[in-house]
Amino acid sequence: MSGRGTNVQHHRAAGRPSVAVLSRGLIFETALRLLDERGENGFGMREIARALGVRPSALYNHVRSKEDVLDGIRDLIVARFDLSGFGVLPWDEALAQWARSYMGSFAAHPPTIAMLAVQPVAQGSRTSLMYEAVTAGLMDAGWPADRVFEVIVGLESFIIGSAFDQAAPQDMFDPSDDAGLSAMRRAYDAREQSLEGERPSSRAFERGLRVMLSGLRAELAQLNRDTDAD
Amino acid sequence: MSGRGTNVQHHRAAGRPSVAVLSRGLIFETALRLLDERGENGFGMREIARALGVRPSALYNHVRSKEDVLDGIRDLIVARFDLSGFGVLPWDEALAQWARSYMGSFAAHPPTIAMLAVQPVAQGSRTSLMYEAVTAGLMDAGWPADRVFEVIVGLESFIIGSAFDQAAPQDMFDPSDDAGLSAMRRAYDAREQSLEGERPSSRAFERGLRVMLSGLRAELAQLNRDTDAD
DNA sequence: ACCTGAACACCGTTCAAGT
DNA sequence: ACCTGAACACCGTTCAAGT
Repeated sequence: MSGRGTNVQHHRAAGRPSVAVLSRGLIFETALRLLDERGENGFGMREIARALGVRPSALYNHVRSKEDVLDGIRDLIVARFDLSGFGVLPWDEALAQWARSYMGSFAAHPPTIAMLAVQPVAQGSRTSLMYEAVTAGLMDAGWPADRVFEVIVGLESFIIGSAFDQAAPQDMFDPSDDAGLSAMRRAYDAREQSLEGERPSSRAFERGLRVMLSGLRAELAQLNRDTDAD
Repeated sequence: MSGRGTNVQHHRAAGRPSVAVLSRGLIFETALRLLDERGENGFGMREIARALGVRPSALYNHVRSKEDVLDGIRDLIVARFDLSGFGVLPWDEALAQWARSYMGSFAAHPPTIAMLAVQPVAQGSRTSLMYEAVTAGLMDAGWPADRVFEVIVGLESFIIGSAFDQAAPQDMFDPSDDAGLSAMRRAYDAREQSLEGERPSSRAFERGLRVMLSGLRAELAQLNRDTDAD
């Protein structure tokens, strides 16, 4: 009961411990785990500290603020994005891989989406390196420099919105017993029958992704024709 | 200084006032205004109360919680969505009108997007009536009942993601002085030149919308061909 | 340098007391 | 029914004191 397990704390005396108990990495990983387990509420500096067997104020020796912690969490998630296709596969396949891993990584941590989608990208973060890789990949594939961000932003909007949708309550469209919602009732029942256990939101994502990529292919081809004509 | 203006409070005596000072509508409108003016922080029950010349606890005679206030705010925003095209214009034009007004209404109140995108739709809200109108419009136009939600969800994902993007800091992609981000530097400068004052995010939205709608038109045409063939 | 302990300035919400 | 006033149970963050 009073062993030396990593998570056993009891009363540690005040004053600097012989070996540091905390680190930025440890704080970020603990914070992400708590966010997943307990959701956006029940996640806070005090909870992180408790999970680490430490007083809240100890965290501030390693992080500047709660926002700093959120930046760290985002980098943990962004680290899982699949950038391996750029420069290897055709640009549209590389983009599709990136999009799927992007959406999936956020959807795997539902409470993070809303918190991180609004947060500006921190200087020198892994997130900025991710954008650099995607930008370079598209430009190498022939996308004009003044259009790349437009392409990324458009696709990213869809990705983030889709991650939201994945995180939303599954019965978002359930008209339940509201008699005024007859069209929704019909659509809800029809979808129920045709789904056969498939997740409706992943269907919508794959279809939207297909549509956007084919639109982008057509646009790039058009841009190349215009350039050749000059 | 101590006149009878609507916002002058001084010390109102405790006890029920002769005419009610508050109402749900008044609370929602004040809350939305504060959210716009001061952002997500600096928005709270205490601030709403102060703006209304009332003590925080007085609000709880009209609303159940802060979440209840957020539901009310969402309905104020959803009320501005343009549903007028459904049943009048061709379905794709009606959908485009809806999409633009949806995106614009949220983008006009940046701090609300993250807060409202994750919140489940309250029963009997204006929001559920909005979905009913869109669902009915698409089914009347020939979309099969088991596909309508898919179409709505896909487009809505893009809309919400775009609203986020509009709300994001304008220089999201600014590589500033990071020497490692050379591709972003090139893309950033090139875009700067070609923009001529236009907002980059609205460009990306219009292009994405065009792409998604043309994809949907193609799909509906295909569905109709399949049906005819049977 | 890195922890504890106490404090500060906040929150949302409840509830008795007043009219 | 609908307000005030006081209180409760929380937050994130700061900072002196300790090793």
